[in-house]
Amino acid sequence: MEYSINKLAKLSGVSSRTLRYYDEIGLLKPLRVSATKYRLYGQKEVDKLQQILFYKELGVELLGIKKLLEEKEFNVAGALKKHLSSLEEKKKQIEILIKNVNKTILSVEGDLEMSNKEKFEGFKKTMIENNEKQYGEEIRKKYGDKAVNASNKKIGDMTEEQYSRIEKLEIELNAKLKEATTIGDPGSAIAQEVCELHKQWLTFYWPKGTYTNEAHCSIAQMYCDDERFKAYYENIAPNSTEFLKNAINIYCKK
Amino acid sequence: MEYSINKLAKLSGVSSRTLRYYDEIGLLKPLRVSATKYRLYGQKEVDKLQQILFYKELGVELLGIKKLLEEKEFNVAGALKKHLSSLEEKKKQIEILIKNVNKTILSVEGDLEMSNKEKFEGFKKTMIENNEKQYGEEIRKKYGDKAVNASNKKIGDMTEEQYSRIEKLEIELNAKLKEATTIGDPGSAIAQEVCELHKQWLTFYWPKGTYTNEAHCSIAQMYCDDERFKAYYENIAPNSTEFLKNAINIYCKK
DNA sequence: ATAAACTATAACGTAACGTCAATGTCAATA
DNA sequence: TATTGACATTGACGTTACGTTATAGTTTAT
Repeated sequence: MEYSINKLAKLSGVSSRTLRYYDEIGLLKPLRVSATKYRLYGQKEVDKLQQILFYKELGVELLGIKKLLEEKEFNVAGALKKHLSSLEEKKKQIEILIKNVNKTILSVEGDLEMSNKEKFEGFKKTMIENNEKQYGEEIRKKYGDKAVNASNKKIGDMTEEQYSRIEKLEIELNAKLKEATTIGDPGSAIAQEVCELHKQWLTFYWPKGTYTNEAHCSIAQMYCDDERFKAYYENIAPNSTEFLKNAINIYCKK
Repeated sequence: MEYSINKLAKLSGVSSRTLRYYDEIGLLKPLRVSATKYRLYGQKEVDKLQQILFYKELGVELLGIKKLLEEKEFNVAGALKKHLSSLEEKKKQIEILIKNVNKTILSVEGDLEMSNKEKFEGFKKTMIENNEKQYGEEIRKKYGDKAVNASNKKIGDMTEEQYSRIEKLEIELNAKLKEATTIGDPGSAIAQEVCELHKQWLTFYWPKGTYTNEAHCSIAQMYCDDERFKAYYENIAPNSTEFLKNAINIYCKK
């Protein structure tokens, strides 16, 4: 029995376009083509299509399916296991998204100055990335992987309450930084108060026991070097990045 | 402060291509463009980009983000909830995939005539779909949603052991159907035995108490009418679809 | 003035088809 | 037999969110 393209399509539940595409990419060639270029499929092709659809249902990509079917003994189980772990990865990702969307819904419904919160979220992300990128290696060496992961987790898992506490801290910090910057003396009482607040803010994010004067100074330097942080602080007051660095240098040497 | 495209890109961590694309689709337009066509972004744009990236992290599509930001009050929470349920749908899908891939790995490692099993899997799917499409409405009316869902669930949740039992049943059924078809008398003892096996096979898939002689007859008719089923039976023996229908008609009227 | 660095538009590529459009073929009917 | 309707073909664009060249104009630094 030979099947025309539409017969096979109906039989298998896919479209004829799909069959043409599978032909095109060499995944499923017809048994033969007529003199008038019509595709004709046989029983073997029907069976192969079944296999293809089976793997497709498992979420394997067409290229992967092709390999699975071509290389008869090329470790099907191994390939499926790799596929499995990529599925599990995706699942984790989605779970994280679900968690975050849920949080966001809560905060939207609470309607609490969403946009401020969002900015903070964005900045928080920058923090995590930066914390990791700039200090990750260093800290990992000193304190091991656990500390770094704990820190990142800590940031990611912050509760709403903690958000608002740190948000308040940040608002105060920013307001005073602005004031201190306009006054202009990095050694002034208010500038040093800013440094104290900044220390609190930092220690909130960092793993226990990792705060040192040197780390504080180098963070301040980093603020000046990294455009993302700079953009954040320049937004508070012009030149406040530089000013903060100077103040912190004084603060840490006292 | 105005930002060039690359400044903004570095500041926000996306590529300049991305910013051009966002401009193109109207998601984020620059504050102004210079006489020489250079894009220039202001603080407002920086903030908006933050928002965009925030939603993007939540897995919202760009078009969705656009709507969220454009329609200031167009029910952000509602949109996010819709997004949430689509995420949860995806998660369920992936969980199903994971389950099936796991099963498949088991059976591949057990190396038990995989291809037969696969064919069955494919056919099983056809069963579910068809059961639903052809009889779903009817059965739902008679027995309510619960029965249908229970039936589908039953099929989806079959254990390995159950698979092998039904596989054996099916092999016997097919072998006898082939024999009976070549003999040719739908009233013969072997043909009627085939009907009995077929009934067992059917009742395995159908919800308790739904089997009737009429349903059995109409299933047989459906086999003749539906190309997918026909292809399956014709593969066993030519004309066996028709033969089976005739035999079942006799069987049910005895 | 010239090179280096930056910016612009345009166009193709990605995965797996859906959806036309223009054209050719087959079986059955008037 | 000519026509009609169903079915087939290739070709090409659209989908998502950009990455990646390629080519050409602009700004900045030396």
